[in-house]
Amino acid sequence: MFYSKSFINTSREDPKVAECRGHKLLLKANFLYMVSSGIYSYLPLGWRVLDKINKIIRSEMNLVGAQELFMSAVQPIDIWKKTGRDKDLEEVMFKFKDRKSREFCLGPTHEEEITEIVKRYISSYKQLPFVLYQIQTKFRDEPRPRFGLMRSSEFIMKDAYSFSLTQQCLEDNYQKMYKAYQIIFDKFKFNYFISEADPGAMGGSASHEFMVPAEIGEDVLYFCPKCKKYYKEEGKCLVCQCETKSEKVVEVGHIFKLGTKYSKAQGAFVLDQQGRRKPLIMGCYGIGVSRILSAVAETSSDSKGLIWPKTIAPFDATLLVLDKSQTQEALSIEALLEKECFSILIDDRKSPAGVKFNDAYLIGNPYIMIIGKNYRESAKIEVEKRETGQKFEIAKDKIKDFFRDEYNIK
RNA sequence: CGGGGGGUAGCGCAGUUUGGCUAGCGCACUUGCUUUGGGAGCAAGGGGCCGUGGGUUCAAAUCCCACCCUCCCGACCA
Repeated sequence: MFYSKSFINTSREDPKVAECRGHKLLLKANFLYMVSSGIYSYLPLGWRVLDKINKIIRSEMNLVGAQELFMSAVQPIDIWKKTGRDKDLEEVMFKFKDRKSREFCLGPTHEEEITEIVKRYISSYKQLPFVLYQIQTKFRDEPRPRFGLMRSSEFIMKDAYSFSLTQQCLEDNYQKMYKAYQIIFDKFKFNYFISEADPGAMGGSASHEFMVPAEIGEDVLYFCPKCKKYYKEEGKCLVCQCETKSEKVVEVGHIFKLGTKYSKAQGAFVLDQQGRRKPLIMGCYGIGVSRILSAVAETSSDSKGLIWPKTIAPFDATLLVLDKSQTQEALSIEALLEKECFSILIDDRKSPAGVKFNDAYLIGNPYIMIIGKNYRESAKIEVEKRETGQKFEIAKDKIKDFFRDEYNIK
């Protein structure tokens, strides 16, 4: 991809509308466009990151046997009346009427709708268990949207729902999801931890939150610096009796054992082996997809710009062409690497070198390659690792191996 | 919803206190020449309903009233 032909429009100045670090960088580096407070469009760079996040989530969900579907964003209020959550979520629902005066909302979440779908088709224990999931936009009219994508009125979420006959089967699904979540969050390369949480208005018996420490976190937990354990209440560490320190955290995932709250309220029953009518036992499992984008931006940057982990970077490398006569050479290097599935942003713009370096750092692809004067003399590509600043000189015919090594591809 | 900042060119800002004549600066943009490995130089250009609506005045970006948008703190946060 040529930078000169791309829709990447970085800004030299810090954006005025942003205060926190990650939000500033995402706007400045042109990953996001702010439509309104708490409402954002994803520009090509941001969308590439989101796409990679989604692919990681999809692949792990599919591995544990969850099936993807895609529900409507527009939902009739009637289904919310069945569970009484039309009242619980009244404040945050975007509501409207259609031409026939029927009331609708833009879905703030999808428990009610998935339950409606499932009950229509499921009537026997033989059809259980299963897990359905989607990656979709949710709408919540937040009293105060904040920190860019961190708390926004329109955001992307992966929500999965499990349906089973027995409590034991719910436990099994819950454990599977719990493990899948660990694998997923490991891939995003941030320091997360898992905390037992209050199910709140979601209902159910238990839940776990996946938390990432960050300055702009809206929750506070207490952690022991020695044992690295987190507690909900301020108090001495239960293991070593040290004083705990408060830490702000961001919730990026939350899994719930819902039980039968929705199935009973909405009439989602099946017959068991004995022909008895049983409510479906449900679990739900959420990941804040767009929130992950901002959580990574917030926690992974330096004074020069963003630093994306390899797994979700918009491109694997930015290739700076500092000598115009080498553009063909750049294309040939890109071709070599694309054959190995590495994506390259070739900065072929006529701008001064400084502009290119600064944009490469700002955008934060994991590697910066340079071909210019030195390349003509030595036939070696300079490679800088964004995260560590380490520099390498790699011959063109070795560049493929260099990347395969760096990405641990055998 | 309470408190506090702010809204002037695509972006970032000055000007508002003390009203005044064609509303400025930097970046970006267009054209030409030069430069070419770390946010280039010279020259010539284009781009504004000064957030919106009322009011005061000979005259309003500037004063008064109302509203809207936005950022931060708080309340709220399935």
